[in-house]
Amino acid sequence: MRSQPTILHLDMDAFFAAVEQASKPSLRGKPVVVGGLGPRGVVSTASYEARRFGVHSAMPTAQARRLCPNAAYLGARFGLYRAVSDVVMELLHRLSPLVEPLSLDEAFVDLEAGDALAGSAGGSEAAREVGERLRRDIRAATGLSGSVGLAGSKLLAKIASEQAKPDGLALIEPGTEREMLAPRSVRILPGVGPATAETLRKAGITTVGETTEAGEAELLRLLGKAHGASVHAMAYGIDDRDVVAERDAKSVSVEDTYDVDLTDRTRVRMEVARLADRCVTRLRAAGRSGRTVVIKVRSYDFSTLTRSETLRGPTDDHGVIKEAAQRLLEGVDTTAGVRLLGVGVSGLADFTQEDLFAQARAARDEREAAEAAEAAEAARDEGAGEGAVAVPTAHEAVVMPDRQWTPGRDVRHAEHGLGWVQGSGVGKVTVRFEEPDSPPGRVRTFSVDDPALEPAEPRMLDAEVARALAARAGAGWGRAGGRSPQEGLAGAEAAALQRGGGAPPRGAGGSWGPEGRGGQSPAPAMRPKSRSGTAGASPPAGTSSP
DNA sequence: TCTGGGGTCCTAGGACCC
DNA sequence: TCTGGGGTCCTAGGACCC
Repeated sequence: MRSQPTILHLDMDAFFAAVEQASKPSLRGKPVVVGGLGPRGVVSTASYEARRFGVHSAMPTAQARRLCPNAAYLGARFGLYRAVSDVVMELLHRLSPLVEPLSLDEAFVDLEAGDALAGSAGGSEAAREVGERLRRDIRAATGLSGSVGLAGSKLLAKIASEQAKPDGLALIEPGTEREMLAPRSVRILPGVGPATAETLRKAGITTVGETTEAGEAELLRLLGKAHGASVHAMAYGIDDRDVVAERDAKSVSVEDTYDVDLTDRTRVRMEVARLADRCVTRLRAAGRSGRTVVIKVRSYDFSTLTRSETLRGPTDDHGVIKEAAQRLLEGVDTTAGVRLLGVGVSGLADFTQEDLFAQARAARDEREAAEAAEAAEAARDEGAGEGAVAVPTAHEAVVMPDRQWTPGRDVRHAEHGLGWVQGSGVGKVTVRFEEPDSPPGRVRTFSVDDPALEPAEPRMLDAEVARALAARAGAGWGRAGGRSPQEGLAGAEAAALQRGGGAPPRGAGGSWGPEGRGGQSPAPAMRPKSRSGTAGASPPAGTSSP
């Protein structure tokens, strides 16, 4: 708790949707929904125009389509969002070295640790000026709006930015938090979700004020030790958590929901193997290894179970982790059908256990790769009958150009130039030909296998931003930020953001648009470690009652 | 046309050890 | 061979967040 509002929380407004609008002139001012486009997709972000129709995050996309049939429904392009996020985070670092990213579009900044307030007494007006200048800088650099909250703690800064949305700034004057919080719903407290709110409601508690009146003993009884204590502290506006810059990821996981429930055991085994591979690839890209392997199985009825196994030591070996995942699967009955499978690794370490069998391992890896390819072939042949989507083998993925015309994707036509996929179906793909700083463009329709049409790298925003992104990529800024080469692609992406810039080769690891089965994204490149935390969600620790 | 994907933290019981 | 008891590890599940 500080006596001056020197903790800043930035939350970008409808981030994914706003990036899409910035890159697609015809969508500005229109309802845009970014999310999963398959039959089981959910909404990631809805633009404010779409929210007016009742569309919101986590809503099934099918439901969103009913509420707002005229919105543009686009697949997520995480590579692009990450590139834009990097620009925003860089602006935050100019305020202070102490920046704690919570996600691509959200971060805390400790202004006391930087010199943004230097020369001022660090009072409210100075903090407000810093916040407003930041918002202007973000708009200038990205064309996007962000909301800023300023307060003497993370808790209040986050509540303030929520209050400020959209496109605003709010400052909670230290000393006024209790009266500000008292009449509000308990749901504004981070960590109080539907379940906690319901428990409290049954006890007659719906506002923050009623929470303080209930007393700590009652809250501990209702919510348990840790949660009860944290809710009690937060209700008084007490939060002593520091802004923490670097956080190592504690687990890595990968999961897929299938458009159609899987019943065939062979297919289930094959999917688990694929997921294990993807998981390990990301683990290795992050330079980590792990000890505990966990699989996740969600059944047709949405019931979910996990099974885990802890190895003798940490590993980043594809074969070892795949075998563990397969072993765990053998103990799970999947005959009724599964809608989701996942594989994860936790107990992460920065090193790999040295072992004497590296060669044997490598040989086995190769053998298994061959087996997996074979299994994939078999499953494809088999899956064709049940309406399953073909799974490309690794070989095909490299050799064949990606010709999946997911809505939102950038494309290039030999004759008509640059545009993006507006929709596709029945052998046709509709493209709108426009660029971030062109006027809204025209729509044309082609055959999906029109040789003149090809995927293109994402484009966004004006030339100045593109230059900034490219320059930084060239200077290796991303790497300094903790990004390993494998995590890469920000550089290639940024370069491609330059208008007229040549498209970089589409190589392994490219992740610039949703693709693959069911409109899901490919395994996204690893985020920098500092991006992996959700510290904002954790309740304040070590607090005491007033 | 029900319900993504990537995470974090907490709880609780049993095993095991001293 | 009648119960202690604390600490740590492992496993499974659940709430929550973006």
